[in-house]
Amino acid sequence: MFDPLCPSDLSPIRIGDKWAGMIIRCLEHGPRRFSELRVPLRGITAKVLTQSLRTLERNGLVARTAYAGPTQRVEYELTPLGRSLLEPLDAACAWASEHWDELIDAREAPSSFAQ
Amino acid sequence: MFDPLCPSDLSPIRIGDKWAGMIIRCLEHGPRRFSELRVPLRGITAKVLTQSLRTLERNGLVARTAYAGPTQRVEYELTPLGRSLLEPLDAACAWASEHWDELIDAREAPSSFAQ
DNA sequence: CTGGATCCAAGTTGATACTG
DNA sequence: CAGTATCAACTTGGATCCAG
Repeated sequence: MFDPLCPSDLSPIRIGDKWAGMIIRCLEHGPRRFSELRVPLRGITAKVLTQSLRTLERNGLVARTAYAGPTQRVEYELTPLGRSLLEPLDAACAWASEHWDELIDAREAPSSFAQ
Repeated sequence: MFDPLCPSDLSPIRIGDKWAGMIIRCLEHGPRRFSELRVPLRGITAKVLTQSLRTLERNGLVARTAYAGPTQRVEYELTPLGRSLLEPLDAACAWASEHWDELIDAREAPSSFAQ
């Protein structure tokens, strides 16, 4: 699912920390709960997800809303600023998929420094 | 000069490692020598510049040409692939300068977690 | 001039266990 | 459910010294 962004660090373009780009993608179509975010981001730990979300929040890209109730519930959603990031993010993804094969070729070619 | 890109890590958008984006900007208008690159990139050490350039070269974004002679001379220039990166890079810069104030505001505002 | 080698401080990521 | 605390591992960037 998140291959187009930072599959194996092939794309030189990065948004925030390791997971920030993917988190923003997850929030693209509306608010998501903490647990919902963990599903597509297989492998992320609670701590790291929290950390990434806190950074995004501090930078004004994501808003956090806690709902009191029998079971705790917290939702995250993109702020207008965060949503505006989708444009350059799309541009980055477009570039990556457009030059995908060139990137792979470059990696494969030892070109001048073998090994 | 390089304020628009990664001034004080304000922009969440990054190209490659810490210096890669700036190096690409330096090569935008033609080949540059190793020493020429060190001028605008105040503070970069030879090792780190070499390291960044090697990574860019390995990824097929930059080409290295060495000229034998009385004094050693090496030139770096963008490959077509590297040049194509200028588009998303411009998009990123445009976004950053457009939302500059919002980014600063977000940082300044303690909003919910003071201190 | 253009780096390579070495060492090191600092930041990042993650595994694991625990909490209101 | 939504985190926090702690510790370990890895990665980065840089300082310094040295070399073709």
